[in-house]
Amino acid sequence: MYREAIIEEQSAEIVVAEGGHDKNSPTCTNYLRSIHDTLDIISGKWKVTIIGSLSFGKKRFMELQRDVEGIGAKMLSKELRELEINGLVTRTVYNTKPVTVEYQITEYGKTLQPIIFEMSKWGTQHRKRIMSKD
Amino acid sequence: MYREAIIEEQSAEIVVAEGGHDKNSPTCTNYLRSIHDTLDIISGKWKVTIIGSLSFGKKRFMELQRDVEGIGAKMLSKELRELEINGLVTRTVYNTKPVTVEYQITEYGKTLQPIIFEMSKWGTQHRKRIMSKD
DNA sequence: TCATTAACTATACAAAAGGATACTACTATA
DNA sequence: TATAGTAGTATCCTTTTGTATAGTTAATGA
Repeated sequence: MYREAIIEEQSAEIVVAEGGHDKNSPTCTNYLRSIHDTLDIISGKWKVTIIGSLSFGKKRFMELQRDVEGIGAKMLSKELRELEINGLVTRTVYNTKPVTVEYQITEYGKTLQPIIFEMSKWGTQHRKRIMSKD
Repeated sequence: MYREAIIEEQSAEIVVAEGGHDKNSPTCTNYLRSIHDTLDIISGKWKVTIIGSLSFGKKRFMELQRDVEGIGAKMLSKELRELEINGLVTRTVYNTKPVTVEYQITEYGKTLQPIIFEMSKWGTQHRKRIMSKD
């Protein structure tokens, strides 16, 4: 059971350059470095979607493969391994026959949710825009 | 001249599954589809950083290459071309000698800023965490 | 005269990411 | 007995990404 995601207008405002003077300031450099650090962890075609899926509860390998449209078993297991190494998900093996493996998002993994939530919001709007265009 | 980015606590709260019942609900499916749509536009190693850089004001090719650490000219021009096609940046050529080319974020491109801002925030925290660990 | 800058493109190549298919071990079900 | 499901791995192949080097045009600076 889950509750619907609560969508509120975002209050964080990003105020950036209007003129062209301090474009290469330390602020800009730090901003970009932080983005780079984040991309090192979640870039690629699949990781964000996997974490997004696990935000709805723990899942097994096959459930994830069904959720993450288009991913193959090889990629899925590779991506999950990397997410585990970075402490974003946990992997639990139950010795049932056949084995059951459960993947779960960690508390640290949950700190990525604001990013993912913004991505989902943007994607929804983008789809509307594209649809109404042609 | 720019003003410092105003960082406020984010109020949007993401409430997702606690139990394990409706994990494959339409809500989850729609959420993941939207993420997928967004990734189609901004995934890869460079696009987010490029847009992040352009958020600080319009820039020329070489300025961007200096900003986006590690990118080569070929990749940069390829990525800029794709961003232009998707209506996220504009490219203006001035017939000075030698030519000047300016890249600027569009209004639509600016709608990506909340995502990028969250990424920057997370990257900053992540770096702190990694640093304090070892 | 020579080097340098700007904003690229062309070419060749290497490395990483991703995809398709087959296969494993084991059990349950038809 | 045959099939399907679970959670993958192994292998091979293609595509994408990235790197390095050279070349273009015209102007400026030493």
